[in-house]
Amino acid sequence: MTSPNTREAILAAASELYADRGYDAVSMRDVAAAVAIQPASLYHHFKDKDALILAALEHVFSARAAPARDILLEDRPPGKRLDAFIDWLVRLYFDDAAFARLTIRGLLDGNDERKAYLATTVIDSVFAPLSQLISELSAAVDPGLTAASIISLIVGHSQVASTFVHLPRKLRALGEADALSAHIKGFVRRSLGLSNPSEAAP
Amino acid sequence: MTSPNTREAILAAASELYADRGYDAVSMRDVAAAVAIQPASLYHHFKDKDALILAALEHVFSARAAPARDILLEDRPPGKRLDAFIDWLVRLYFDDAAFARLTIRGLLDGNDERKAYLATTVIDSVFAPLSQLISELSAAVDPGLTAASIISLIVGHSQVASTFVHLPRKLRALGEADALSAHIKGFVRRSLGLSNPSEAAP
DNA sequence: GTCTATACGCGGATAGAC
DNA sequence: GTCTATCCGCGTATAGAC
Repeated sequence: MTSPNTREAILAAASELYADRGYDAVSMRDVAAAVAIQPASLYHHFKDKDALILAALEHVFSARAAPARDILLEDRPPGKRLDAFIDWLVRLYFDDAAFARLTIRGLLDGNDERKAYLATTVIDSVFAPLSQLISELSAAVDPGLTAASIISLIVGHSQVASTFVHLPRKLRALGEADALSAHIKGFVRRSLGLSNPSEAAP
Repeated sequence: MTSPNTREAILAAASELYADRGYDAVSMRDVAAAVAIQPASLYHHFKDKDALILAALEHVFSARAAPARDILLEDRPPGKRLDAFIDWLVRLYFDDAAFARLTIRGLLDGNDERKAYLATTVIDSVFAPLSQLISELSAAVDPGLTAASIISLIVGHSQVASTFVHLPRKLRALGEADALSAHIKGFVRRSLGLSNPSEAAP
């Protein structure tokens, strides 16, 4: 029962729609239309709208953690790995607007159970190696809090950017992943006491 | 026309409801019920739902901008002002969960027109003095980008906190405004090249 | 597994009396 | 300015044929 192909297609379409417009604003009719099936058919694959939302969330998040982990654990100097991680995360939030929005919706709309599940499975698999990396780079800072700050900084930037670009100032870097990434790397490095990109790697 | 009291009551009730449940999930009937008037009466005060949302957003945001501005422009050394601003903003996002959610919803659900309006009116009134302050503190960084980073950092923290507290680590500071504030002040100060809180003020 | 048809309530919005 | 009454479309969900 439940053809895998249709199910996958539904999840792909639903993720994108939800990310774009939010859970409430996307009707089952919308999802069905995007997959070119009848609304009633959705209910063959998912019990109700809530089940579809949860499945869509899981579908998206599980794909992202592995690459991040790889970067953090690579066989390179810690300074390089930190840079690479920041580059990767900025790019992810920059290029994949759907993912960025889903992240926030998860933080905003997710109930505690959902958050706890995400934290212990997906997030910690990135958070733990990042904390470890920071402790290798500086003994003067709290690795956990600093890891949280780095992620917060990037996630925060990805959100405020859409509003800040309207400010009556030229903050062009906010609209270019590479420029923003360079700025954030500098910001974080200085905070860790690593003055410039090339000298930092022991 | 339009009794100011009723209008205010509507805005107060609507802000809270929107923050809690999102724009889509809150019906005009819900708002009306919260104010104990009939749904139709809302349309005497606001043209349609969209106008109500915008007015509610403005209502909340403009009330917060003035104190922030005051802190940034006080007659104190720049280092002290920066610390005070961070303290204040962390507290705001920490204590006022409704405001925190409304911020995110504004970033997430707001259409471009809404964002541009908020950016040029409310946000810039805080952003401009903050940039100015940073340029006084350090000639080595881009004031605009750094201002954006400081705000992003705090906004980001306020959001991820609800998920990060579920991590299998002791990040107690994420749950205490003062501790988080201290960490962020240190993070930012180091990034600006101001080593410790007391020496920084010229 | 996907379709057609349909029940049924909710939500935005307006008309017009008071 | 607030009310009652009402229009009408949209959204979730189910029944049952193919």
